[in-house]
Amino acid sequence: MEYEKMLYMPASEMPLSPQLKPHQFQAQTPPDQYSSYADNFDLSLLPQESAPIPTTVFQYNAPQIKVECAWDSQQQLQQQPTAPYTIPSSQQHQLIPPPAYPHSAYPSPQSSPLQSEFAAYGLGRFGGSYDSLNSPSPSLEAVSIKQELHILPPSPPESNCETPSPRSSCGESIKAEPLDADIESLIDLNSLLQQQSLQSQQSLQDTKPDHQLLRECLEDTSFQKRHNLKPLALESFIGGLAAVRGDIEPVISLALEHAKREADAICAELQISQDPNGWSPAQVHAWLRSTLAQFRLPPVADLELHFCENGAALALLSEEEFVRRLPESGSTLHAQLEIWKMAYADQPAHQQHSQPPASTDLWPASYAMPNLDLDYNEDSEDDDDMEADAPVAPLNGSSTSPPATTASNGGTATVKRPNGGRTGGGGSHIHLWQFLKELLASPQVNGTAIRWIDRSKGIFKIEDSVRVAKLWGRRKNRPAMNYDKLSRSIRQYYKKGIMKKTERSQRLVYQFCHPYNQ
DNA sequence: CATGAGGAACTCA
DNA sequence: TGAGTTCCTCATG
Repeated sequence: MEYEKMLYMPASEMPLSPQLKPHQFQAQTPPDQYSSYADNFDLSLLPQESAPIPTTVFQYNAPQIKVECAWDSQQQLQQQPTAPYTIPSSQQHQLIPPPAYPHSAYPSPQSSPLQSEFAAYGLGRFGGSYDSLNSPSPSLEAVSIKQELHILPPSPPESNCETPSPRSSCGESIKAEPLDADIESLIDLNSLLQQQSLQSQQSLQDTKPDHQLLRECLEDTSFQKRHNLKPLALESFIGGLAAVRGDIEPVISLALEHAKREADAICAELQISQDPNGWSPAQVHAWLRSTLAQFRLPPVADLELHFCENGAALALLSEEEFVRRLPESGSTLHAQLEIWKMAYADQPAHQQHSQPPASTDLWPASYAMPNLDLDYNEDSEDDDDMEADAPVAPLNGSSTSPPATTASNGGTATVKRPNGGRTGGGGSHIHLWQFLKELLASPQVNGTAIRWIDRSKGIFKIEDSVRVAKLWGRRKNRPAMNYDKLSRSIRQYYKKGIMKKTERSQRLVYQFCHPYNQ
């Protein structure tokens, strides 16, 4: 994994702590590049000094404990009698490589100049949220977080894609995260963190703090190896101990809040909707130019020739298509568009606007503190949770162009939009085939759940039927959705000529019919 | 037995 | 009314 962890950085090198005062912040960042962004840092968002986040604990030399202790306590806490993941005794005191994680391959925008510089500071992926707070290109890392928060973790092994069991409650029994097995020798910070958490816990106890992406980042030990730094008992302050799980929230909140404000500003400046689906071609061009400038990418003179789509059609384009058109900046633009799509989709319907924002506060609280539906590991309560706190933004399909599309211009969808506004009208009306394409369009996020087999032929495979079904159910606010029902809907598409089984019928493999395969 | 296919009734916007 | 959703039976490997 390419991401390095600020967790292992000496406190003196920690680039950001919510405890930092503005002058501290500036003093610890390259002044010429980042100090100018400090003005954009909303200090009101910072946690109070009495409730610091875990990043500050590096200053303490807490006694080390053996990994078995934390692991045991973790197991107890998780109360997973069937948890299959154990640390071989031979590895318990060794540096264990971080687990392979399907989301490790993130789009290239992370290599934008500023972010690369941050990487040099040892921030890496986690630092992205920091980056997002302080650079003019704020959101790329935020979207990594955002996307991670937005999706469900992979189904447990039992939901094996090869053996989906639509009618069973497959995937609803065993929940254990292999990530947890990779924690090495630890520093017991529990007593310290318990103090901290007493306050933050109060305000964050209603959130769902699973943040698997951040957990993964924080648990990566490669950085420690390289710099011979003391590791931390990550599990002691993220994820594992319920008492302190909320401590990471302020970091995410900061990152997302900043991204929100950035997007607000852009919407206001460009007079465009927060919903990319509502953009006219001219607005698309304005947004593209703005984003290119934002990321200090080379301007594209004939942008109109490269992108003649409106926002809805733009949202349907794959990253590959972006890169094909703009090799240098396509990936960044696509990733940034994903941010906008997800951010807008995450808004409650009543807060979604097709028109340019009238104020700078149109982004909902759910964006700053997303409605984390990361309780996949607690499936016994999953449905309840979904009903309780995921009534979620009936998500407006971000690429929910109606089927009235034609692919007459070399694969570029021209979308018939009677009102020129958002598709779906109601904000939650997304077709299943659109949703599937949406998942397929983000392989770095959903690649473990669904992937293209043959993109040109529109053949794809549902790798994790349980997960896809859950995602679909969440999108449609149908907690009882399962693959049996989802596949029934897919089969309805056979008659409609939207999808078909492949010539050589394979399980969980479907094919989009033309022109739905774009 | 798991999965796919499809009929039929139903909900919902 | 269209697009699923839910429940069901039956076929297949």
